[in-house]
Amino acid sequence: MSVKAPLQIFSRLIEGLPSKQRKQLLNGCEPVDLVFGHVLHEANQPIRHVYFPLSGFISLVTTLDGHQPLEMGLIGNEGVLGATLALGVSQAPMRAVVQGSGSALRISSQLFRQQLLKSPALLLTLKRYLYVVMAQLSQSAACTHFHEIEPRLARWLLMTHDRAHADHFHLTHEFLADMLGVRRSGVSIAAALLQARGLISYSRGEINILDRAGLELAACECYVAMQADYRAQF
Amino acid sequence: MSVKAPLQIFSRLIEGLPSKQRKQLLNGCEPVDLVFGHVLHEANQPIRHVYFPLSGFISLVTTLDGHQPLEMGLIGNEGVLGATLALGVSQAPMRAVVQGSGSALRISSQLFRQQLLKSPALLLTLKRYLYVVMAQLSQSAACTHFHEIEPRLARWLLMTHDRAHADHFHLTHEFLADMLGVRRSGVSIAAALLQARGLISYSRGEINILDRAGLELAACECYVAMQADYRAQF
DNA sequence: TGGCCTGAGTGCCGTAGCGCACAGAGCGTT
DNA sequence: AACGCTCTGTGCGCTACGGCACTCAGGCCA
Repeated sequence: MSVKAPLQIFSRLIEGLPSKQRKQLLNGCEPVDLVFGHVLHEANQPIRHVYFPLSGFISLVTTLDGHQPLEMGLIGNEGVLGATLALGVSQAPMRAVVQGSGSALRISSQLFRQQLLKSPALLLTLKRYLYVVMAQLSQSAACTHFHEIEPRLARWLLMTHDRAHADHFHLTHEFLADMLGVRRSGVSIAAALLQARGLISYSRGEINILDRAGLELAACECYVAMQADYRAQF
Repeated sequence: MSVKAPLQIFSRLIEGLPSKQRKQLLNGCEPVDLVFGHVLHEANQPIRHVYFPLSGFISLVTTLDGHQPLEMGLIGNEGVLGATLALGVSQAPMRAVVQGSGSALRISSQLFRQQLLKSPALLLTLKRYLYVVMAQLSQSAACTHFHEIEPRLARWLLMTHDRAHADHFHLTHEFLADMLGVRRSGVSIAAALLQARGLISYSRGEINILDRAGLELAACECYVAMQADYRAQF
């Protein structure tokens, strides 16, 4: 087996900064592992660290009384967890759970606030990202309400695929059901349909993306819309 | 009939500013009528004016392909339309429609941006308000997904009641159905139940709130949660 | 008085998705 | 080899809600 260069992993938001401000920010950061299931922020609780995912991804979920949690957003290396600090609010609006193991850079809220004051480019980036998150929140709310399980599942797999940087990842139906806010068996049925069409394959929680283009056709238009929201800003 | 002092009408966000900054802001503002049905912002289009509702209220809606619009938020004199300018983004994330006639103060985007630079208190207020909007977006997304029509209708009537500053307002079932993202007859049934319980009365689009406390009991907990989100910031 | 429009009540049928429960399959452990 | 756990397939009854269509009532205008 040949020796390969390590996979180029980075945070898109950080890469976009001018080098001086980027270095300053990176000085305050430390690498951490994102471990599946870890809760990084709790809703309405103080934010201790800001996370820039590199290879893992984080899910923003809202919980309502006796219901299962419902996913409102997904953060990978294209985003950042804790952007609300740029609003001067040090509370988290939603629970944040690691949903795909990997790594991230993290920085304490305090240091991050200082960086925001020092780095206008960072502040601008954060503000734009917040706008994207808002747009995505509303899109995903409407999607959750109107669209059916199968296209939503397809969209969700695509979003995960984008952030996992791999064609294969671990996800049980049970877990997917929570993310989509539906019944587990509903996911089983939708997933079976996608598999029958040759778009994905899965077994015991191991999911493979077989036909990405096909998945995009199977997904609702929300996937494209949310991508456009992001691209309009970055 | 005795001569009465005019109803004290104001914008809570503006009132909260230090008097100097408030005056500066008001200098740039002009009073306008909010006319039912007028579209003030179109999704993904440039924001021309920022609106501080005084007596009317504005609805933020998302539209998805062939579906009816779905309401994501409601702005009355406790808020402002166009807060995303504080993020440096001059696009509107959603369509904004006048949903209760009344009046507002409005200011051009350009002047508003200048005020944001000059008035740190204004900027802070806007940022906090943005945080509240984000929190409410996620809450209302989960509510729309999990809760049933009747409690959602009750919540919606309460929110409108708060912003209308009156026990009576004009709203057809058809219109309510759009806001809630459900069928018109679904609203008819839910409304009939609320009326039967003596909480409201309505006839040909004229709705009266009869028992506010009772409505609060009939509403889902999202009403209280969203109020708490606001109060935590203001 | 009659026509007309809008708003609301009602019914019928179709269906997506829920809650639940059970069965089978793959895989690790002892 | 046997057990048990986790993950998935499947079925059943139920309900909320969608789509549709028809009716009726109140108010406006001619």
